[in-house]
Amino acid sequence: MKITLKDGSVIECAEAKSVIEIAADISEGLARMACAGEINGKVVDLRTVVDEDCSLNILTFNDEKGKAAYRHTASHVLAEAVKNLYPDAKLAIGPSIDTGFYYDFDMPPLSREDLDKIEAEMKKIIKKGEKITRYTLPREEAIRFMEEKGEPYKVELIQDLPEDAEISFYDQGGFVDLCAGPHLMSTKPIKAFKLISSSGAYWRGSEKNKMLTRIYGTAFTKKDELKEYLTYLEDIKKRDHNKLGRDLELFTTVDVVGQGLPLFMPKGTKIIQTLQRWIEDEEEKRGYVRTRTPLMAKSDLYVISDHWAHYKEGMFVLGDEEKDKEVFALRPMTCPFQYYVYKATPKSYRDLPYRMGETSTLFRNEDSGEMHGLTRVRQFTISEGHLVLMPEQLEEEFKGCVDLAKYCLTTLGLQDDVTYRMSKWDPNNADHYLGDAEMWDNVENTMRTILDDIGLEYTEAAGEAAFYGPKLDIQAKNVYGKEDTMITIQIDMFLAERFDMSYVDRDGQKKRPYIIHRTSMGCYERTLAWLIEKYAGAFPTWLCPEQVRVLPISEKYLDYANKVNEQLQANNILSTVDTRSEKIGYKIRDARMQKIPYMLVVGQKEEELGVVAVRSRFKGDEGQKGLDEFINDICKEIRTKEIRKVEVEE
RNA sequence: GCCGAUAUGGCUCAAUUGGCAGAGCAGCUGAUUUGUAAUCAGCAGGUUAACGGUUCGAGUCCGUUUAUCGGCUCCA
Repeated sequence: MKITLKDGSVIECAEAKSVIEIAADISEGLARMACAGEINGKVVDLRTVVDEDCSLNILTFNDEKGKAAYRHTASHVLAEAVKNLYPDAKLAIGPSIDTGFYYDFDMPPLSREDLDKIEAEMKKIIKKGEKITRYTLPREEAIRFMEEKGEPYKVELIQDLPEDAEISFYDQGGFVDLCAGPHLMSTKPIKAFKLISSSGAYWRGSEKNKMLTRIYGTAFTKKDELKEYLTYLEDIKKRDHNKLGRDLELFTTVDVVGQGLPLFMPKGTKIIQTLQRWIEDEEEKRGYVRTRTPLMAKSDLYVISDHWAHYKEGMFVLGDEEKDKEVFALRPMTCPFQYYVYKATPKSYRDLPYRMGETSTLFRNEDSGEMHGLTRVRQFTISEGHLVLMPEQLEEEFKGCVDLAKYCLTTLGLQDDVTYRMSKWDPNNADHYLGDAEMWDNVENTMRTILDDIGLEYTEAAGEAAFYGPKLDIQAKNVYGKEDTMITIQIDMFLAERFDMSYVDRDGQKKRPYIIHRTSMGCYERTLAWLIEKYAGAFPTWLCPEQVRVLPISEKYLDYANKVNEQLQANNILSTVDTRSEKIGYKIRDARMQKIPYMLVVGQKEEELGVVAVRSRFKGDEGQKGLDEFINDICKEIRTKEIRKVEVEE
């Protein structure tokens, strides 16, 4: 048989051989590094026997899938160590993840000291370097085997496997675990690992199930790589918006105010104001009208919109339904309010598309454990909008929304940090959605056509749609790799009917419009968090709450410094003077730590010449400059919302 | 909501078995008048997250509450 390798070379084999044997034929080194195989694009175990022509790729730790196998084996070592130290612990699941691996156990919670002990036990196991073997069992036998071992979770897993599934086990020197694999040939290659943390996790992710104890760890082939990763974990903490945003005095929280309710301080507020003015103006340029609608409404409104039936748990309800005649609730979304703005006057086809924008504050009663910094809060403000349109305008208007979203991302310098996701309905769960399969297929196809037409790269995700239509979600990851939706554009085929919205068409007939729900820049809180982490607090100049600080060498030059400052402010530049009687080095240090982009040092020389000595985070800007010239440059930078590369280490 | 950790001036952290709450930075005042990342001195700042309990005595021990952080999606 012929085996084609990744580099195109072909190996001739007379007899069937396992992947690891083939790797050994190629080179001993490769066999040592092999973590898994890939046959015709499918990941397989190293023990898989190749008996026909195929393309074969030997995966090592440098391949994502190989890395996963390596870390999966590490998770089995963890499981063995836990069973050695805590024989009563029950095994649940233990996969590899992006950053390492975890294993869930039914056992009491663990402390850091416990994790250290488990780590030591893992080292012992690895030192023994037991060979790992794989075998399969018929279903009934597999269940009996796990019952005998006293592993109820494994039994449940086997029972849930499809009838025809192959049920495999891996044995490492007597410790046996149910596992699909693939795995390394022995525990020996696990060179550098660390148990990161432990926490609670529900069995199968459902809060209705028992809370298990999860241990997170990571593993690398080299000690240096592990060390580098652990240092990286420390470093990203410095970019964490939740820490940096507080340090830079952008926001704070107060326990008596409550969870998920951040207070924006003057600097954070300034940034949000800058964003808001920018985006509101931009929307108006693109034909939006603005609305300003109530933050609360009677329950009657939410009954019509169906939120009362489906989303009451997520709302802040004011009053007691039993006692009070009228019950109010803070709004969790803007849709119905803007619909009534649309309905307030009769609309003709000439009025469409009718694009409404609102800087809209919303309230959602998130579970207490879900709150996080600025990314998951109970009150937030979004660049909300609804477009009411004729069906034939859908394509163009949808494209316009994508264009606006992209413009926002690009202006903020975030365009390369996002992924696009088409969120579809789930046909197997049709009860959750309005309409039928034909309507959904129809509108999803329309969206797909539009996205392909724009040339957008996107993934498709079933079951992520809104109940009224599919969405284009623009996703971003935070410094810890956790993903959130930043911007969303949704097609709604149903709510116009629900709210009896209409327009009079050319033929004089009343017709149902389509609606697009969308955000342009998304949620201000979340976007600010994202910007803090992206720029590590050193924002583009146009977004900085303090753009220039004038630093007089001594009090003698205070008058000149004030004059400079006044001129800057007269040009709408956010500028201050450091009037303290400190040495210049001290003032520079302070301004640098506050991430102020430009420092203007003024002393005798500058006053005499009527210039300023510029110091900035951008190279090439240093040195003396005429004040007019500086003002000219920075005004241009602000006006064009330039994102300059920071060259001087902050 | 659930599991775990944490909570001492604005920030970073001390405080021995339960025995007088302390330091550095930031702030304020004064001196200094400074040329590109920290001048010197002094002052002020705390009901130790809140409430309750044990005790002669609680930052420390116990209980309740609140807040902050990590996790509860990535299916043997």
